Formats: sequence, structure tokens, C-alpha cells
Amino acid sequence: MSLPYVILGLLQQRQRTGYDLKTECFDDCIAHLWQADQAQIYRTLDRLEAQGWVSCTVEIQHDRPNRKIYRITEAGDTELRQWLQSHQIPPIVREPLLVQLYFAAQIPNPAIIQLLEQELTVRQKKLAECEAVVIPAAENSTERQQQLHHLVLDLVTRREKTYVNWLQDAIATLQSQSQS
Amino acid sequence: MSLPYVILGLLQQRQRTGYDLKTECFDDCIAHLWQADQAQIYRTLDRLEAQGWVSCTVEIQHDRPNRKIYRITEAGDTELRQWLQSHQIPPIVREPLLVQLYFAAQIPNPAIIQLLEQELTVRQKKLAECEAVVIPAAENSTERQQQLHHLVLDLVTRREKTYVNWLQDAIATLQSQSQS
DNA sequence: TGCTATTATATGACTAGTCATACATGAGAC
DNA sequence: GTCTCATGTATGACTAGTCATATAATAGCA
Repeated sequence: MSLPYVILGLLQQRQRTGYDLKTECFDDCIAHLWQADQAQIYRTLDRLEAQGWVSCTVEIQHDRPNRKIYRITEAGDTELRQWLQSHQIPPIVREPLLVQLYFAAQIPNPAIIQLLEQELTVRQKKLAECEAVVIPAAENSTERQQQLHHLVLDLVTRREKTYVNWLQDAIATLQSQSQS
Repeated sequence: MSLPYVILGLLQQRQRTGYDLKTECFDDCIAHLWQADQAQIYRTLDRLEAQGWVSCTVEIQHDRPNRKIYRITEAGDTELRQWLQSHQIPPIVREPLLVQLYFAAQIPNPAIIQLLEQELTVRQKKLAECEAVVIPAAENSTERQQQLHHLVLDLVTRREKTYVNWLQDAIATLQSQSQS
């Protein structure tokens, strides 16, 4: 599981609350990389604290609910550094659309094409989002860090491009067959 | 969840046992598309039977354990046909390697490069596997079916190619930086 | 004799992730 | 006056998927 390490990485940048993590990170910059549910974030923070990889102080607020501010510990830092260099098993991708296409022989061509076009719209939007991302030259971010972020964004973008191209080709193939 | 529909699709081709599904399908042709655990296959078959989408007869064997032979019902066929035409939400891909790269700024370059090269080996092997797949012109498979299978395989292959290319580029980028 | 493999089904225990909802406070809208 | 939104944290119930292990018969190997 990588989520604990995503959180450790984010807490290494600076201290944050669970709410910060959700709204500043997982809804934003990291979203293309690792999506996470609010419930899961809080539960993972609990686990990280129990393991001694993060520590927590409560900030009492009177106009708003109190905040639990988390920061990475030395043990957490060591753990993160080790994880960052250890081999992780690649994810298994399960694509429902491919299953549909695989078994679609009895389905009329226009219905299949419609499915693919629906997906194309979604993917084109995602691709546009990827291409719109500007990696900020934040005060504390080094050139090296920006380069790494570019590499990450590059794969995400290429992935979407590949998908879009394939969808366009697949639609063209099926359309040419419809007409013949 | 698509697994029930993968199984329906496979049972539509011909009747099978849980064991058949695992050994002939999920370990083989479908593996690039949808991986499934043996436990999950059996439990899904139970659910499909309870829903009336498949039926089952027991074949008594004396030299070996009895087999439960499953076939798709008319209700199952209708259900499958509908599912095949309904929009499925695209999967969320979570790539641990990208998380590592994103937070790798403090990690020495050679360590990062090693990670990427490890992944490159894995992905090149996968790509070779994809390219080695020959879609059989089985007796009962139509030209249309083969075309669809080609489209599916095409995306899987393109996906791996994209990954391999990106890894090579990323490694080159990091290496050039190491030397400067 | 004991070890492993193949064929076949089944179950318990677990992890990762999702969805809904609860609680609490203050601010602004209608 | 009520309704919703933003800020915060927390929990219960669920789904999908994984891992290990049980059962049971036969066959082959050392």
C-alpha cells in the first residue's frame, strides 16, 4: 500500500491536518497520481501515528472545530526514505471497457461506437486537464524536484494520449466496417 | 464490478467449470484483460447462480473430484447484453512508482535510476508477451470477434509501449543530469 | 513409505478502498 | 428563522480483491 507513504511524503514537505491533506493535496496536485478518500486519510493518519511515523498536536480553535496537526517523525522519515528506494509491484489495471469490447461481438456496431465515443470525451477532458497542469516553482521546491514532477506528469499525460489515440483508431475501424 | 460479466461472457462461449475458468481463461487469454483469483471466481459463480444468471449441474467423477458445470441462462444472457452496452466508469490507476518518483528529490539519482530500470525490465517483458499473443482463428469465432479481440490487444500493447518509452526517456533524463 | 502434482471446490481472514452519515461551530443567503 | 456551506474529525457498513488453507481422489517419483 502506497497511501501511507504518499501521506508521509506530503507531511515531509510541511505539517498538515487531515483536512489539509484532503483539500490541498488529494483533491488537487496529487489527484492525478493517487486518489484518496477522506475516511481513508484519517484512518491512515491514525495508523501512522500508532506506528510512530507521524506525531500530532491538537490546535484548539474557538470559532471552528479543533485541528489535529500532523508532522513526520524521524522514524517516519527513515521509513519513507527506505520505501522510496524499494521495488513496488506494478498495479493491475482492470478496464471494464476492454471487457465490453472483448465480448461485444453480438452487440450492434453503433452501440459499441457510442460507448467508445463516450469514453473518448471523458479521456480528452482528462488529457486536457493533464496538459493544463502547471508545476509551480514554489519557494521551497528545488529544480530537481520540479524535474521529477515533470517526469511524473509526463507519464500521466502520455497515458491519456495513448488512450485517446487508440479510441480514435478503434472508432474509425468500427465505423469503416459499418459502412462496408 | 465487471468480473460477473467476464464470467457470463466466458460461459456464453461455452459451458465451463470454475476450474476451467481459472485455468483456461483467467490464467491465459483473459489474463491481460482481467485477472481473477480462484476464490473470487467460485464465489462469483455462487452469486451468479443465486441471481439466476447461470445454472449448474454436477458431473460425478469417480477417479477425480466432481465437477460443477455452469452455463449461462436466458436471464444471464439478457443481463450480459445490457451490461455490454452500458457506460462503465473508467478505473482509477494508482501507480506506486510514480509516487516514488514524485517524492524522490532527496534520493540519490542512481537509486532512482535503478528503480526505473527494474521496472523497464518488467515492462519490456510484458510488452513482449503482448506482442507474442496470437488471436486464434477458432472454429466458432467470427471475423468480427477477432477484430474486436485485436482492438483490445492493441490497447494493451500500446499501453505497455507507452510505459517502456517513458521509462527509457526518464532514465535518459536522469542519467544526463547525473553526469553534468 | 512419504512427497509432490493435478484435478476440483470451498471457506476464513484479511487489506484497500468507497459511501454515507454523524458530530460541532460559525458565516452568509433567502 | 432556517438552510446551506466551510471547517474539521470520526465511524459503521460495505465491495472488490488477495492469501492461505482445507478437503479428497489419483498418479508419479524417489
